[in-house]
Amino acid sequence: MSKANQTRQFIIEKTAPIFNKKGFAATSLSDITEATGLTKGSIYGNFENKDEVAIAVFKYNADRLWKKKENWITVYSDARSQLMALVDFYRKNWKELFESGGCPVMNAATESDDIMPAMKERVKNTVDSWVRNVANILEKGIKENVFRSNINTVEYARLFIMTIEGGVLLSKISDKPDSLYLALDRVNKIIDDEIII
Amino acid sequence: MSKANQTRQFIIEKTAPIFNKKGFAATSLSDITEATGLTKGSIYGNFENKDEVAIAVFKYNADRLWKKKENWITVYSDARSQLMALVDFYRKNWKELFESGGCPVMNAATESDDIMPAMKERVKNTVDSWVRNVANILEKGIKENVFRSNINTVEYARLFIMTIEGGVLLSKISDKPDSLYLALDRVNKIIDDEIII
DNA sequence: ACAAAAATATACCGTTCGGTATATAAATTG
DNA sequence: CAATTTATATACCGAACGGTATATTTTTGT
Repeated sequence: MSKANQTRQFIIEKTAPIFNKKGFAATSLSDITEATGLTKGSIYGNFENKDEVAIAVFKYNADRLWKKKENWITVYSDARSQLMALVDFYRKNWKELFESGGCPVMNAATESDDIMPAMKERVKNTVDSWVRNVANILEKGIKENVFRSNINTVEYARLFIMTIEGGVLLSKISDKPDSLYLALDRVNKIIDDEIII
Repeated sequence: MSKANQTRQFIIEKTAPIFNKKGFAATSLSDITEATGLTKGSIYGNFENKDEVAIAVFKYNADRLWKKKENWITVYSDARSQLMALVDFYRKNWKELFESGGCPVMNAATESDDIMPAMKERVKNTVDSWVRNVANILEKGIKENVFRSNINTVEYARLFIMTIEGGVLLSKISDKPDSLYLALDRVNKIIDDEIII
């Protein structure tokens, strides 16, 4: 990796939690220079403008969460265990997620929705790939003859994700994991009652 | 109502959709003066600062949604119809909700979470009263002998609200009501399978 | 109708905003 | 190691920010 790319990455990593906590509009160039120890000149040598930093940061935050989740579930090779592990991932890692400012997809979605079309598009794609990923696990399970074959995999994938997101939202508001746990319990129940043969 | 209070209300109503769409940080004093046709002097004659406007606007947005919902469900007097109407409310009014910038609770929650403690507290109280309200309907149904008596009313209330919020989030991201409908279908299913006797 | 009080407009404040031209320093390449 | 390219720092820009003191207008109570 070239020096420029290293610095670029350095800027992203250092400002990632700030953007996720304060939001895009409330994060200033001063926040960025302060967090990195760099000057404006350096920031603008590596990024076109603040928008580009914000989008790169969102990508980084979403990617990081995604990879963590992947690492968590790919210790298993069968679909059933992977699906269970997915739910378990949130149950075990909510604290870290909350401390870093919450779900980057939810944060970016609510803020970008009406003011940053480029960001919104990226959020949409991220959600789509999350849904696609969960749906793939469900389809894998069908092939493995452990999940019912007549389920709408995409709809269940969406249902799981939005239930979890709703739980994350309410838990962040109350500062207690209860709601998230309730959401995860519900997802588990749906898996037991409607997915697993 | 005194002239001052009228103006105060006027400012709130005119800026309500702006704050809900752009968010607190991205809404400027210029946005406020432009939307109202008033000057800064007038704004600051009626509010202490921008924070106070934002909080009043959130209160207004949440109140408005609440009252609309109340009007929608109180055409019925029995708990069963009221609960069904609550779900129906979102099914019929999502478009207007989306056009005004989405769920004010979700918007305010994600933005205020790490930067506006006063707002966050208000959001928390709003969610609590929403949950309390749904729980009351459930308890009413139990008394009317149409809902099962062994259910945890607060937990089901929370479950319904967070499922709907998750649906709203995903639907706003995709610009399509599908996810919200899916969430509402799920809430209906839970009502049928687990609440109604 | 008139005086007192309240609300609104005007004109301004210092600060911070995102952004940039240019100089300096550091890394890469022949 | 020298030449050149690349990255970073410095110093600055105009604009917009939130906010305020004061003048003017409009309501309000008598």
